[in-house]
Amino acid sequence: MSNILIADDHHLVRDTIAAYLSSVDGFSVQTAANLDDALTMMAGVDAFDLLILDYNMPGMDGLHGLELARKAFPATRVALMSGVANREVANKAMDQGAIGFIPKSLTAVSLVNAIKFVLSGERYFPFDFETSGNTAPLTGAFASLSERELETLEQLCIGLSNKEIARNLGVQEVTVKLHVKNVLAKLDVSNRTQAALLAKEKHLF
Amino acid sequence: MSNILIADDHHLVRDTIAAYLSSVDGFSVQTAANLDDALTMMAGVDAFDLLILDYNMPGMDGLHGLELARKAFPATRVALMSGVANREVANKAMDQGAIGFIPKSLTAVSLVNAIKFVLSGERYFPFDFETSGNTAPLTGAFASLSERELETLEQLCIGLSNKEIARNLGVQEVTVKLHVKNVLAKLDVSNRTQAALLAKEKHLF
DNA sequence: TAGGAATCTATACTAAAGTATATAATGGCC
DNA sequence: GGCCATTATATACTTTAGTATAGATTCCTA
Repeated sequence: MSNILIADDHHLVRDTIAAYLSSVDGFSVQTAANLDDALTMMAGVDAFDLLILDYNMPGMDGLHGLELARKAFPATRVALMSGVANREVANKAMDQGAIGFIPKSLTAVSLVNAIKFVLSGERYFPFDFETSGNTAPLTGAFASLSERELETLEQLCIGLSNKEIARNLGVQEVTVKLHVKNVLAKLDVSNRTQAALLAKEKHLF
Repeated sequence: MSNILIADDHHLVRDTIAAYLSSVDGFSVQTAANLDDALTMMAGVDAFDLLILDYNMPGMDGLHGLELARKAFPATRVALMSGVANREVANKAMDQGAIGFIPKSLTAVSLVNAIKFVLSGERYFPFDFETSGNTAPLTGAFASLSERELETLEQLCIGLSNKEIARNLGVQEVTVKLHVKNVLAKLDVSNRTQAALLAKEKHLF
């Protein structure tokens, strides 16, 4: 029997999910309405195998709530659930040790599959998350880059020098410097390292 | 009972994987040594629930083999398996309709979990694929960094200049240059951008 | 056809990054 | 006490990065 604790401030959401999961063989489900309640329940007599935290919930404070839960109960698997979080948040959650990220766009069946997968010790991340929830606001900056500027940025993301980039693109070093300068201006960053980190963060290359 | 067909040209690999999977309750496993044999077997009397194709195998021709298999048997789930393919290839495979991508770096237990996940109708993709393959040998390099060098690297990962880092750490710019030089040497990279990208790739900060 | 953009190159410069060597204080270790 | 790693600073230098301005080409579009 797997003990699961679902924390979500929306009554309807947590009740319906809990009811559905309870109908699955081998799942025992409890719920909490905020992070504090969840942590209190975790500290109680029940040993939970999985804690599912809603990203937008009182006490969460973005990913800080995840960090709190992780530190308070390092041995318990914690998954983040959200209907609005973008890929950046989801990735950071995984980096911070979340065992899984559950978009609310999942079907009920897929949710159960994901939970079973996680309970078997694997880490779950929806592979097509990037395509579904596009990062509209920031893609704009990258969209303004020209063909050549994008190619230059790609080389920056490998940490190459202007000289090396010039060789790879078959142009003079001055030209590369021009492209780099334009890239920095368009992305509103102050040096090549920041440009590379930003592009990587947005998973462009 | 789930019927699985494993196609891999390495005798040892396919035999050991097949043997291990056969020991799992509910799995029936057959093997093939190349794409042609696999497709022939698919066309036979057995109905397979899952076809696992090795990326480097006679007849595969990169992702063309996957396309062939998908077109020949649209109803059968096809997963790609590889020990060398990079993330780009893996993503393209998923785009072409593969139900999963299986890196050979998976543990046997994780492989079974992944297969069960896939057989339940989900798509499997190792979320930490980019980093999972080469973490071990390089963690050592980071371990050799001193306290101050680590702090310096952390600042590099935000894209700060030496001057800014000096201010943040409360030291002179020359000192920062010293630390940066040592970091570059210890990580065996040639500039600060590469150092930042490497650290980020290993999820250090 | 005129204008705009994207591309490439050139010259020239300032600022920052990276290397090298030397000196010095601290604290742990044998 | 002597050894060693770490941290810190100074001076001096070369290389790379980044900015600025100007001129030229191509291609596409109003």
